[in-house]
Amino acid sequence: METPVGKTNFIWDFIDEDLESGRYQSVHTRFPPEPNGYLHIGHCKALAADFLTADHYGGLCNLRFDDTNPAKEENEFVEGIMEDIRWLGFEWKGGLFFASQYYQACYDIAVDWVKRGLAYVDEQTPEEVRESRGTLTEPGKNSPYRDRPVEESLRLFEEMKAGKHAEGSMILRMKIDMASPNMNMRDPAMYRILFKEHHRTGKEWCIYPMYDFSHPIGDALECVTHSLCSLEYEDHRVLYEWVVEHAKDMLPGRPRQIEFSRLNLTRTIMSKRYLRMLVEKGVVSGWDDPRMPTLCAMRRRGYMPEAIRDFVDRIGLAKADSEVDLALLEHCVRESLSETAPRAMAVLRPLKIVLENWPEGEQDKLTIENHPGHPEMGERTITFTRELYIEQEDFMEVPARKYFRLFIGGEVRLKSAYIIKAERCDKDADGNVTCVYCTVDLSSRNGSEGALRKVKGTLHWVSATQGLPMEARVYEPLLMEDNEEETETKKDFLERLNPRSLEVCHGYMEESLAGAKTGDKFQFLRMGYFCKDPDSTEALPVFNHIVGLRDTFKKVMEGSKNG
RNA sequence: UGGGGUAUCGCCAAGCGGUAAGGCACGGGACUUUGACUCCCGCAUCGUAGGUUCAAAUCCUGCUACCCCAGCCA
Repeated sequence: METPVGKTNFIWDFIDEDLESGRYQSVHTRFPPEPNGYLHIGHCKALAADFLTADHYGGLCNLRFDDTNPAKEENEFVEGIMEDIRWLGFEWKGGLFFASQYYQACYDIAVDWVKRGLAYVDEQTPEEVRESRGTLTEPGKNSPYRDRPVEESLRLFEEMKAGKHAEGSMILRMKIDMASPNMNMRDPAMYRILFKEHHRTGKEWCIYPMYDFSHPIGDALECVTHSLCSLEYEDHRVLYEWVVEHAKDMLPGRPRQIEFSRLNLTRTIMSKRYLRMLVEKGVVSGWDDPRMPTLCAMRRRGYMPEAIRDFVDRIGLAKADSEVDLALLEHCVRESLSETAPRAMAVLRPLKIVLENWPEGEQDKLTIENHPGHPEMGERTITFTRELYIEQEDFMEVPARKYFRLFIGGEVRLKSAYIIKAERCDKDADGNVTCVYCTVDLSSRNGSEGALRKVKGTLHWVSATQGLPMEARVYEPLLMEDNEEETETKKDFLERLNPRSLEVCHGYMEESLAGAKTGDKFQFLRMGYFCKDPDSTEALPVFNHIVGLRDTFKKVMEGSKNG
């Protein structure tokens, strides 16, 4: 468990004050997702805020599904969300709850309010409600039903519950202040009629409470002390307090809402609405498509929960709107992978090499350590043969400036093997190199005296005869192309998706990888980190790209092009 | 003069009157059987204009910019 020793945040400052002043004796939080989609990386900030705050104070955190809108919610999502939270390593020690458990409690409070004149049934049409709400700068107007007799509202509300009225024909509203400068206080809706089957309560109810009414009640019923939420609820806070205050006789707790800024990542879509669109339009294979910013996708791609936790820990918790650089997330993933992932050789975009002075059919078994920094991770043997594959980008017929790799007349070391020199190459009609003929320095075998001399480049390789075919799926870690203009339409959104977000490479891997298991992670030298995917429909091993290495080579190449 | 918020390095973010932490990114160097990793070094006077003070990013005043709110969504 992370112990944010020496690290604090403004929320904990508030809580410290609350504890000192005696407003609360202990701390209880809750994580309240709506089960209308899978969790994405953005949710991790709230997850950490809720669960780690409880831990920090020795308190508990509840998991409560905010399922008050049966039109959008499904059981699939509640299962998925729980799996993702467990995977991240958080435990809802405070218990598992559903807002739908409180439907009766909410109803009882609503009836009480009607009786006390704090709520009324409004029969205006949705359009009339909107019009009478006023605008940001003009006050709203009272509904003609606002001062109807209590008995009438009570009767109508009971009839609503009994299913005697059509959807949209009436709602129950709080009676607060239609002239409030805060739009949320202009008689907010408490209940609407919805003849939808709820994923948990079925057809038991046909009226459903609104967030502003149900959420504070859920918090208070669970004796949550600190209800942490994102900035957009800031001006709902007075309403939250109004609800708690006016229902206090029926509620055991007095929660306090505190807001913080949500997580945005550069070039990453965080809106469930858009993510859902990608899934429904078949742009991606599902919520766990490795290109998605969802937790299940990151899990499948090979991200580790510790890396994500580390990331969330580093971004901090504050109130300023922010957009965190994706590079930080990738750094965290890379950092934990570099310690634990064994190194391995695989060639993603193969180019054949023939060693003309290596005897046909002769094999040399070479020993390679699994991790240069961790000898305890052991070693393995790899077969060296006359024909090999190297990466296409590791050969240039004519070298660019500062090119450290193979070119005609140049020497290069093959990792843990021999030093070779390129003599000539074959090209196809389009001028693409198809095969490079080389000579080996037979005296340069790894570990021998002759291997000690310096050569400027070292390349990874796979035996053409002993290596195994594999498929590497190289995912761009992002879903959006950079775009200066803020295009906001849905079609524009789909067009802005990175078209090169997925490249399927048919390559070769060293023979020792034959035993790799689903979820195993490796650093393919110079190519980045990869994870064995469960999906192997073609009987070919599939490796998902997790994250690339920092690649200063690209900058060198760009620099040499430009001058 | 609608209300509610936020402004500290390219991106996050500490700081809470005593003279600007840290991370990512970036630049330079060392090392290197993969231009990675690792290791050194460098990198801000705090949105703006005034004021208070011996002393202000921190207090006060006025500006400016950006975000959120007009769902019978959450």
